[in-house]
Amino acid sequence: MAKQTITIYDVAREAGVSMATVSRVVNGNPNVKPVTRKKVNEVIERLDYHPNAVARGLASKRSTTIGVILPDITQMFFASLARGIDDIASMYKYNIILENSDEDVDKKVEVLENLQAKQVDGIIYMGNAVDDRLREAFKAARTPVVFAGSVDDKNTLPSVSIDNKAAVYEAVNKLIDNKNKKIAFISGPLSEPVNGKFRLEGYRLALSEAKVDYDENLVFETSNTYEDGVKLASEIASTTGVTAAFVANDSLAVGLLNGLQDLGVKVPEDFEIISSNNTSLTKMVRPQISSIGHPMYDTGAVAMRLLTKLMNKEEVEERNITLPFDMVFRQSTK
Amino acid sequence: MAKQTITIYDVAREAGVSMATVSRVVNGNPNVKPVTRKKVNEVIERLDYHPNAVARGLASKRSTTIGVILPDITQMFFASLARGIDDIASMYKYNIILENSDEDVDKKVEVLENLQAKQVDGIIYMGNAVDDRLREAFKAARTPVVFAGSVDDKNTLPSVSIDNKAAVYEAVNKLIDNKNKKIAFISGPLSEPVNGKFRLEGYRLALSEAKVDYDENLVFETSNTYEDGVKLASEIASTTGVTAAFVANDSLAVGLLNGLQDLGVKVPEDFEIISSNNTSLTKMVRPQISSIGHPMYDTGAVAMRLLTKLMNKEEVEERNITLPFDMVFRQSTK
DNA sequence: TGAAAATTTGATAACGTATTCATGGCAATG
DNA sequence: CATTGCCATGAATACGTTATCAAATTTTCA
Repeated sequence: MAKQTITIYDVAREAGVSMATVSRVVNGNPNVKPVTRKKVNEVIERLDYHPNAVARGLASKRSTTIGVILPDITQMFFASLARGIDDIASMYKYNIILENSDEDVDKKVEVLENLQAKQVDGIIYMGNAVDDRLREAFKAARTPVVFAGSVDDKNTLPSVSIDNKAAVYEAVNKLIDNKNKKIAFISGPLSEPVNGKFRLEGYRLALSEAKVDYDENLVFETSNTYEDGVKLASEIASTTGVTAAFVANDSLAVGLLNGLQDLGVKVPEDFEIISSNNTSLTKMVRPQISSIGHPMYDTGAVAMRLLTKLMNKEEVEERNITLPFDMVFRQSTK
Repeated sequence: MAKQTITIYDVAREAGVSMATVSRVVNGNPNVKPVTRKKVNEVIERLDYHPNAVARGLASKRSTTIGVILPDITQMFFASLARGIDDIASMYKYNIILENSDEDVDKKVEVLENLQAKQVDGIIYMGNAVDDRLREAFKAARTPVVFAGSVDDKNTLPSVSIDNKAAVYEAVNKLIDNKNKKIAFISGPLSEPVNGKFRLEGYRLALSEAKVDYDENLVFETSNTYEDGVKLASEIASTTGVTAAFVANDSLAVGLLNGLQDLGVKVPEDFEIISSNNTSLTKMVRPQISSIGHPMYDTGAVAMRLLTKLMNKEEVEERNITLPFDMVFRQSTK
């Protein structure tokens, strides 16, 4: 009963054909007479033959596996993207190798080499900071790479994301419309282009259009965690005149919200908040948080679809895809 | 400049040794003279040689890849487990292929076959319902399988989890101590052993020890979503006499909490809640929710460690590992 | 110093598939 | 009926490694 691995060769023998023919049947090659195809398929069924994907990969140089590099799968934003990726990937019969990078450059490069060794057919990269070393490694890679949820600010690589500048611009405009004079910008590391470049640009644009001077004391750089949001609350509360904030991450926003409320600040009466991403968190807290609706699942799905095209060497009309976002207003804004 | 793949053969030629020796160096085989090792390593460095993992897998029949099957990566519970798994996996140089099963039996079986074809060295299974067909497939698999976060109720497969019965027993005891007479049991599908068997047993044990009759009208079966928690609130509120609930999932508990509060029910004054898992959600809502502290990350990590042992055919003292849990009391209980 | 033992090394055969190229058969064509 | 051309098939090889076993080299020790 020792499960002897049965190979294409066994099938060939049983069916009285050559292994080449079996291979053709398995791969759906049309050049095989219906009769033989049927015969081979019966044997395959009877022997319960399953092609060995590793041998296949070696022979064909394609692994039907793609690599997904992300900072941390426990962050809802990335998990949602990953889910979108996986659904489309399995639709196209690809598997996903997941790698948590913790936004650590050395780890990213290591992980990338690892993925290459495993002969992945393509890579989806999520994360914000793109170090030059990594960018070079991506370019040198024999395999296509797609950015999901962020763009390479040098814009040299395919990507799928929303227009973060426009989104923040809208959000801040809303806060301006609500008569807020001093509006804080709160985000993770400004070294990450999505924060330090795109979002901040949207923020500044909205301010300047409203003839409000940009004040860098209103820009708060922190991490994306709930805890840091809570901590930040007292600092925000003691900054005179600030009555609203754009917060670049939902967890962070929830932390700030709770922290402020614990200090007796009333939201939205005394302070308005708009966050980014519109994860389920925004609906779970009270007051519910207004947020930029980021199509997370779709971003992953579209990125994966784009990757299939690139892997297939199809012509692609646009390598940098911008998905629409929407604004979801809830109780944290007036 | 066309990146010609360089093989072990190139290295051998350059270094003036046989490919066997190069292979030995690469794999850290001690039977190679330090001088040759040095020479080979220099060539490897110079040519920037990277072993092809696929060819390696074919020759050695080991892929240094493991499969992870889980219901849905966007659920925090599973994401946390996955993170623990991945960290230990990469510590042992394994990669992870992720598969979302959506708790669909057909999909699970398909996914399992897929993983086998890819020659994974081991599998970690998360999820609650274990269908007979799947169990048989697991047993027939040539590769070890470890359950993480749940146990096969037939107890035939290795697993890592907490003692859910004891945990719920403690939770319900707390509610009993707080003078609650009618305590609801709210969970996802009772067909899943973790709910219908272990947790329910803990609930019933606590009740019977307190000489409280078991009332099946107090057992609510739903899904694990926030939305269903909200919906359930009115039903709970209209069930006369119920003043507390054990809720098997944090999202569900948050939904219930918000739903009840929207109906004017005061928590914990009028109604007490203890949830399970103690994910970050429990701290983000107000009042914060008391919860069973489930060591999610550790469960994943330990499961992966156990799997490495099994893959390595090491002797394992205990195939069914029970991790300790703790009770975290917050404002949703008196 | 010489033989035996231990250590290093190399040649070669798997691993299980895809692919190329040659060939045989058969239908269509004149 | 002979010829052309196409379709279906098979033989052989490549993919890049690991693993086995024998050969070569070095070390040990009497």
